[in-house]
Amino acid sequence: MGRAPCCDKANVKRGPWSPEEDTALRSYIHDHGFGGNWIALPQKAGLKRCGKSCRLRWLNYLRPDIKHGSFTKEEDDMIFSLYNKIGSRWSVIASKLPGRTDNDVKNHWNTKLKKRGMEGKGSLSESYYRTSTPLLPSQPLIPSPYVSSSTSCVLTPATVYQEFLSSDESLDASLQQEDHRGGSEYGFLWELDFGSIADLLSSSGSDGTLSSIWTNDSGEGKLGELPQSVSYF
DNA sequence: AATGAACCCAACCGCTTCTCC
DNA sequence: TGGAGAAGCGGTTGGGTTCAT
Repeated sequence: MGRAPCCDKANVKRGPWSPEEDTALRSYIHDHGFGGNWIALPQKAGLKRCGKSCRLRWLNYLRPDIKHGSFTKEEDDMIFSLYNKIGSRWSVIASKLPGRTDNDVKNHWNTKLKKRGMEGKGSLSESYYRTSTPLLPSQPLIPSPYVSSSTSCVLTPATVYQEFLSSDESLDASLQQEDHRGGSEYGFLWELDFGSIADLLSSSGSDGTLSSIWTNDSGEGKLGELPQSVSYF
């Protein structure tokens, strides 16, 4: 017994969208929004399409903020770097690339970047990604350089963030955090306040690496205690 | 010019997650 | 709290286009 289909396939049109259908969908959403219900939209908009198909067409092609055209080197670098960190989380990766959709990024990876990576012709090596700063915010919310309040040591959120990126434990830790919080966003660690991590590193008398504060004496993670209100992306 | 291979990307499929009652 | 339906997501497919021979 399979899942019930989302629509009556015998009565919906499939395949490429015509300009008339695009116009109908675009004008309906412009006038009414999608109303929180994609399933009901086709009928209201006079379209013989499945709601899922309408949603996909709008999100991947018709949205006014979609960026069409080829990917820039900076975008490629970003995709490579994020893929190395989180794998094929296309929606997460796409969210870091304004105007790009998950489908866009996925297609671009499968047709170009993956091949380059397998051939070792990626624009940058993995080691480069671990020492470069492609993911750092252009305008950090925390003043940089960040001066620890407890020591004279100067640690910037950027340097802490680099330590985070180069830590083999980063993904394991994010999963632990995910379990602890019951959240669904694998990448929420990116919203950690790296300035506070820098402060923790300085005040803990650690050796200055992220792994040194990853767990405390009782084996519990300390990172969860830190503020997580700062979004860097 | 013809044709087969390779490439590209829009669209579909079906599973998972979320939301609401 | 559990179930149903909707939305979100990633993998895959199919057809159009471009390239090579």
